[in-house]
Amino acid sequence: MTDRFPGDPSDITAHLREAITRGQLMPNERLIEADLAKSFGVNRANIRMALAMLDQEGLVVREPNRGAHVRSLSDAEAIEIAETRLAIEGIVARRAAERATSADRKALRAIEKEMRRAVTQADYAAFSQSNAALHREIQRIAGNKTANRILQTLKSHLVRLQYRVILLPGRPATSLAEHRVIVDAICAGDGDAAEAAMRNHLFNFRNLLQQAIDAARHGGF
Amino acid sequence: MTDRFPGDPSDITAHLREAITRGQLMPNERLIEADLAKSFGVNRANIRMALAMLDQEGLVVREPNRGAHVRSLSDAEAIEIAETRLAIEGIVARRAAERATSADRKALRAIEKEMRRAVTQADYAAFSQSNAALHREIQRIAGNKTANRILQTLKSHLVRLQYRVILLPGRPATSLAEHRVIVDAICAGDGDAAEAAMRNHLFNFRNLLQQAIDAARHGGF
DNA sequence: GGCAACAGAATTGTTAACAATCTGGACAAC
DNA sequence: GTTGTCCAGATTGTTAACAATTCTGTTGCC
Repeated sequence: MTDRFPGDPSDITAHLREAITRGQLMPNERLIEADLAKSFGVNRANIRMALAMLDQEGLVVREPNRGAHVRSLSDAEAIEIAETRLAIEGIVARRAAERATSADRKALRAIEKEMRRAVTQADYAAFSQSNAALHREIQRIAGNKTANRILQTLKSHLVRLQYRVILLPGRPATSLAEHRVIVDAICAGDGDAAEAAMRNHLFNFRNLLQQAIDAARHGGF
Repeated sequence: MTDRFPGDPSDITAHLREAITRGQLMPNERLIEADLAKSFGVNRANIRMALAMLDQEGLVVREPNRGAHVRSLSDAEAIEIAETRLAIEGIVARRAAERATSADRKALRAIEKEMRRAVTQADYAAFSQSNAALHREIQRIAGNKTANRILQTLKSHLVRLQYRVILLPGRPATSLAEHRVIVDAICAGDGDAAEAAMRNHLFNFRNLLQQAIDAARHGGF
C-alpha cells in the first residue's frame, strides 16, 4: 500500500467521492475549484487532479473551460451499471466458493445471522449495513483485486439509488433468503451454484430498480 | 461527447495510454514529468493530471515524492483481469444477442468472414485486427457504455500479453471456431448461448494465458 | 416586451518560480 | 571491504500570479 498523508491528492479524491456518494453534493451540482480548494484547505492544483480522477471514474463530468459537475445518471445508465455489476459479482461469488476456508465460511455465517436478526427486528439500517458487509466479505474471499476495484466504483454510482429498492415492502425478507442461498453455495464450495445465486440476487435487484424507476416516472416526477 | 482539442489533458492521457499499451514505455519505466511535458509540448500540470488519471485507471503507479512508473502486472493480476473480462464480456454478448438488428448481424458475419480469410491465408496481423474488431462490434451492439469503458481498460492491460496466446500453434483456427459459435448465437438471438459461447472463448484464452505464463516461468526466465 | 451588444465578474487554464524530497556518488571511519 | 554521512543534482510538490474563457446582468435598440 502506498503511503497516505493529510493533503494527499488521493485523500482529497476519496473525500470528494464520499461527499458525492453520500448525496452531500447533488447531481449536476457545479464543482468550483476555488471553493473546493478553500473548503478542503488545499490548493487548486490538488483539486484539479482529484476532479480529473473522479472524471476518469465517471463520478463527475468535466468540460473544457466550463468546469466540473457531479454526474447525474440517466435511468438507462443505472440499469447498465446494475447489469455490469451482476456479471462481475457473479464470478466473484464463484471464486469465493472455490477459495473459502473454514474461517471464511464462519465469517459469512456470522454476517448472515446478523442480517437475519436485523430483518426480524425490522432494523433496516443494520440490515443495509450487514448486507454491504456480506458482499464485501465475499469479495475479500475471492481476492480478485481488479474486480473489487471495479465493483467499488460501480457501487458508488448505485448507492444513491439503492434505498428505493431496500425500502420496498417485503424486500428485506426476500433479500435475506437470496443471500442465504448465496452463502450456502459458497460454504458448500459449489462455484456454479454460488454464481447462479449471486446473479439471481442481483438480477432481482436490477428488476426492482427498473420498477422503482418506472414508478417514479409515472408517479408524478 | 465532450470537445477535444490539441493539448487537452484527455488527449495527453490517451497518448500516454497508447504509448504504454504499445510497449513504447516499458513496465517499471519511470515517467518523469518534465521529460514527458517537453516531449508532448505541454506544461507539467497537464502531465500531472494525465498521470493521475492513468493511476486511477491502473496503468501507472504513483508514489508520493517518488514519481510515477508504468505498472507491471504480476502473473496473478493478469489472470484476474482475464477472468473479470470474461464475466463482463459474457453479459455483453448476451445483450448483443437480445438487441442485434439485421444490419448488426450482417456486420458480424462480414467480420467473421474476414477472420476466416485471414486464418486460411495465415495472415496473423489481419486476424488479430479483425478479432479485435469483432469484439468491438459486439460491444457496440450491446450498447452498455459502462461495460464498454471497463472492458477497454481491462484490454489495455492485456494487449501486451495476448500475442503470446495468439501465436500458439493451432490457436487461430480454434479461436476462429469459437468466434463462429459466438456469432451464430448472437445472430440467432439466443442470449444464453451467446453468453456461454463468449465465456467459453475467453475461458480458453484465460487458460492459454496461464499456460504461457507457466511456460515462461519454467522455460528459463 | 424581446433581443443583441457589451462590460464586468466569476471561473478555468497556463506558467514560472520556489520549496521539499529523493537519488546517487564521493568520501571518511571502521 | 563495508558501512555511514553528507552533498549536489534531479525530481516532485506547492504556490501565486497571470491569461483566456465563460457566465451574468445591464443597457440600448427595435
